[in-house]
Amino acid sequence: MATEKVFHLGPVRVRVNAAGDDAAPRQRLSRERIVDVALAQMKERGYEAVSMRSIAKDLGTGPASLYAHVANKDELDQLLIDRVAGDFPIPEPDPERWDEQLKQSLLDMLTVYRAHPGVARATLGMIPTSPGAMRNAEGVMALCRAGGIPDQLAAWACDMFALYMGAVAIEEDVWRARAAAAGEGGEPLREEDMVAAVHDVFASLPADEFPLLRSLASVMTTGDADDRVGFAVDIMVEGLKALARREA
Amino acid sequence: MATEKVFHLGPVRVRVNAAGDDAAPRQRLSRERIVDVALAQMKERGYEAVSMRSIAKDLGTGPASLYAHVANKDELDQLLIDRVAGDFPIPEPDPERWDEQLKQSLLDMLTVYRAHPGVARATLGMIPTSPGAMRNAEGVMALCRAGGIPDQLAAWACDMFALYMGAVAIEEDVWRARAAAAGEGGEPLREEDMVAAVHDVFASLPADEFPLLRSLASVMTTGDADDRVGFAVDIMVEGLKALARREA
DNA sequence: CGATTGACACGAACACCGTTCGCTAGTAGA
DNA sequence: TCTACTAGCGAACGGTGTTCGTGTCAATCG
Repeated sequence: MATEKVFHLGPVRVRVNAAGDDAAPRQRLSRERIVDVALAQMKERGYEAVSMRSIAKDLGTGPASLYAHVANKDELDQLLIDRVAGDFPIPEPDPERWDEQLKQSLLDMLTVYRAHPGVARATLGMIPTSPGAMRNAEGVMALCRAGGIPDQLAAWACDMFALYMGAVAIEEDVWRARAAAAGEGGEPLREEDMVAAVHDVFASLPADEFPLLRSLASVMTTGDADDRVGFAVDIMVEGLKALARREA
Repeated sequence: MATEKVFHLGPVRVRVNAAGDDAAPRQRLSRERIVDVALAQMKERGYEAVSMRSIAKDLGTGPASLYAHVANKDELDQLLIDRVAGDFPIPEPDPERWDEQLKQSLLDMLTVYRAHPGVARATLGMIPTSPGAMRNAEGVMALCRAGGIPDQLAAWACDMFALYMGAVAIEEDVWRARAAAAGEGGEPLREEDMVAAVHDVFASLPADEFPLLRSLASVMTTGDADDRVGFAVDIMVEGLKALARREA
């Protein structure tokens, strides 16, 4: 981008070097830079707060400029997922402890999503065909094979795992955004306040209609996100093993 | 809403009954009607295509009128979920077959979501505190108790089930919307075409990096949505039983 | 060297979104 | 009758993703 101004004096065109303002050379746009900025913004403000305009603003340009590098917002979503999925760790399968490795692998997925708040939201309805996601799937299939899980079960489990872990991450992201929004204008909402509020909902249910939920209000609200995810991961892996035994 | 026109003649105000056009009494707005229209539009065009404006248009008014009945779009989402969750069937627990009942209950959830395309999307980040969802949770807890599942495990399983089944429904909704959008301007995209395309992705992966996925391309793409959901439901219930046995 | 072409950059504008504000009309209660 | 409240709703606000048309620059060709 030249920093020149063009003046028309009748049939004469005059170029004047307008070096007075913003003389520093403007850094060229690229997909990399767009993805960098999008990820940084999502980390800070969540998925919904990131728009083509907000990204362009941080890059010192207008939203239309982004379209020279990404076809549309969907493609940007895909690029974000690709970037993040590249961070999923892939363990070397050990047949003696493949199931523990698998559990850890699923938890690691969530850890990576947590390190990139907002990005999980972009996985909705997206076939995980990015290199990183494919590498992860290959790793899960390898772990299952090391554990003697039939291929078809392993394939379907791959699907389930990706969907569930993505859903957990999405839900956490949405909750974080809601807590931040609710806290605006005052103290940010704390997790224990939200848990207490949910507990009150359960405890206030009519006993004739909801005898279990009402009497189990504390049980329903016991356990943090890690407890629940750890439990769900246990269920999925133990369930997979049970189904494999059933088929053998 | 009176069908009158007011004319100002200097200091004089004249009311004229404008019965000539649209003389039929206008039906009063209500939450019920707003929810009805929103559900109908979502069924036809998907979640993203339904806005306050589109709903208002079908009701023969402007978007601002809706705010006399619903606080905002979030509240409308909540009302939609409430409406749909009311349809979840609640079985009478039979200790001899509680697990089959539980599986069927989960599948029934998906069936209800499928009858209301788009609505699952509104469950994202929503505490399922609507009467319908609470009734469903009570039903799940009752089934688990009939099966001797420890309360804490049952409570966490409730969470997991709701999240996973909602995620499946959302993903199906998103896919349906994508297929419809991709088919615009020509033949709608058929499922087998999409499966073939995904198969090609797997089959085209580099063999050195993705030996399993590449050789198992057919396995990865075998099975329709019901196969995969049935499998996942099996995993979750069998996994829950395995964890309960482990704790006993 | 000048002309042409392709890629990048980007302002203006389009069509849409959720929501608020201010005003009018109708109804119920004092 | 007057007052207060509720419902209805147009205009406008501040935002979204995207397209169109124009200008600039660099590379290539004649």
